[in-house]
Amino acid sequence: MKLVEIYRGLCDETRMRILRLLSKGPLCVCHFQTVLQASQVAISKHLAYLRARGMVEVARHEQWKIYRLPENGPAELGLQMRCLQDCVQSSAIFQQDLKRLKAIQDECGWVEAVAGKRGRRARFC
Amino acid sequence: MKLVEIYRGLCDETRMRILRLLSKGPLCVCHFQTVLQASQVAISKHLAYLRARGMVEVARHEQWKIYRLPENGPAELGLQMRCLQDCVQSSAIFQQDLKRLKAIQDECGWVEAVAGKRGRRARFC
DNA sequence: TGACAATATGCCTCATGGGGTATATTCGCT
DNA sequence: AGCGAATATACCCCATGAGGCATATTGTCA
Repeated sequence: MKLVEIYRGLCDETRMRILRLLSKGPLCVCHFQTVLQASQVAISKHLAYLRARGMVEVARHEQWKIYRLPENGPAELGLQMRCLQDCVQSSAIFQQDLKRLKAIQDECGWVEAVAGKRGRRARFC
Repeated sequence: MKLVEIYRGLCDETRMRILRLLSKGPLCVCHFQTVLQASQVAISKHLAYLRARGMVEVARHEQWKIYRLPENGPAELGLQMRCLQDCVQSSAIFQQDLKRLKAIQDECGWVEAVAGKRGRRARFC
């Protein structure tokens, strides 16, 4: 993966937010739809873009596709992800993303507790 | 300056090389032409792009325009420039850029010594 | 003043990519 | 087998930007 490709991955705000969220941990497509408030198509295309360039990996888990940063990605990607985190600490939009993510993850825990493993959950938890 | 703008500045290889060279110190347009082996127009346009977004500053010095990173740029730009440096240490193309830069700077010193301040130099030294 | 050097810009063409709508695919459940 | 949910993709339109050629601008020097 060339460095300039990493920057191209980061030079769209939606992708930047996706990558930033992923560096906190794996997520499924529906997480992004809710947190970023973007259409399914938009999210899916951005993930396809990143996937085609090796900037994210995908795995199926039950009915969802789970995306994450590559396990053994190049060093530059790790450096850039850390730098991204440093840069967005004070950014309002990213704070809000984290807040929304936490909200749906809490909700997940609640549904899990009530419905148990057999219940149908709204999303991957 | 928004973070995503910084990434857009970096997502072209020529601009990435320009910014990387500038984080070593100020340079004039003709330096870039020689070091990056790109056309005058291409260099000039990339510099205009960066200038319009506050990622470089320009000043006249004798017959040349000297470009540099902004004196009091935002913290994110500084962080990104440091990360860029970390990422390109091992990159062949950047090594070569540095080698070419050193070569013309040495040549500068030589011309300076022979021609003195009154002589016409090939470029800003 | 006139020529030249250094740099910038206008116009053109082409490629990339972002978003939308519609549709395909894949999986789980009944 | 058939339906619905989650996700992907094809096709469209439009904006951005990269590079080339020609030309403009600005400063220097004879």
